[in-house]
Amino acid sequence: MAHTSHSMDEQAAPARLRNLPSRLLALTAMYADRVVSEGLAGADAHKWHYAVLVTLQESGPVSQAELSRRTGIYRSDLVTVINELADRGHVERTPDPTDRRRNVITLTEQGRRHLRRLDELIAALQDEVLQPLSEPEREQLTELLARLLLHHGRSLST
Amino acid sequence: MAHTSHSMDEQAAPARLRNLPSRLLALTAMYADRVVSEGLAGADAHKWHYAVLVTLQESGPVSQAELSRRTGIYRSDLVTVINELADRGHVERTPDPTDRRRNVITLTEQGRRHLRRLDELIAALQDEVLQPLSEPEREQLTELLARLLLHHGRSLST
DNA sequence: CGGATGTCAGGCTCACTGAAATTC
DNA sequence: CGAATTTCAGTGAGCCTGACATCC
Repeated sequence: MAHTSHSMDEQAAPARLRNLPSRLLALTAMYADRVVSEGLAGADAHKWHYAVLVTLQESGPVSQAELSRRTGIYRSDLVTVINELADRGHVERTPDPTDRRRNVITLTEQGRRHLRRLDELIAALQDEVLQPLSEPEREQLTELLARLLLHHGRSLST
Repeated sequence: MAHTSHSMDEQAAPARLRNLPSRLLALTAMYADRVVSEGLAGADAHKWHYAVLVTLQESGPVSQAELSRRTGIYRSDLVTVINELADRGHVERTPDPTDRRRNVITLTEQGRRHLRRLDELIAALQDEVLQPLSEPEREQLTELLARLLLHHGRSLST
């Protein structure tokens, strides 16, 4: 609650601003993030929690560094995230016997259950965000965004 | 420079994350914002500067509160933005004789010239961000984003 | 040795809040 | 009086850097 105060009337902005792609991206991303974050907060969860749990489910037990690479969460910030997930019993942090620098992060049974709930929640929240778009339009949007992101990656590594 | 360090390989993220609309929005918005912010920094400018200058050009002289409503910049933050623009001689802040609570913000001739440069710069930066997309795809994207934003506004006010 | 890993301690930007002073 | 305007002070989250100890 409480942040319904400002939230400018987009109609009031000049057309040159209203149609600026970078601005549209920033505003919609902020909006979507708010919907998702508030939704997840209701389940005592965070975006990062979801990202980590999903990655663990698909990759199996991995080190924190590996988790950082796959989720995009900085390895310094990951420490806190893993702490929170471990506190809630969704994840276990154990030293790696084969490489004593690493911790192996493992998804617990409880974590798996929690992830199942989050999957449904996330789907509902995405649906809320994309509500005004038809199914093909939603696919169009995600495809276009994915292309932009891919180009971003390429332009970095070359 | 310098932030080419982390920037996760998007290919490494699990598909369930890679295709999450809210996540795609967040990442592309971050990317676009970076391109735009760095580009504008080269011209001693900021996103907010551009938003204010454009709005002034289209609305004529207005109060800060009005500028805040039209640009979406918080009234508290606008103070700093106007200070910076005034320091550079792009804008003038004068008390409103008809309502002594207000300041009237006016675009100077120099501000108009600066805005012309920024318009070209911004166009080039948008082009850089949208590079992988064809012209109709770009219009599709902005239209879809605008629809999402419009829905956001509606769901707030009702 | 160079390089990777986990951790901590911070920096900086930005959306946002609260409150005070003034004027309507 | 209540409401609006400008301003300042500050919070909290997020992205990101740097450094350290440990281990490969």
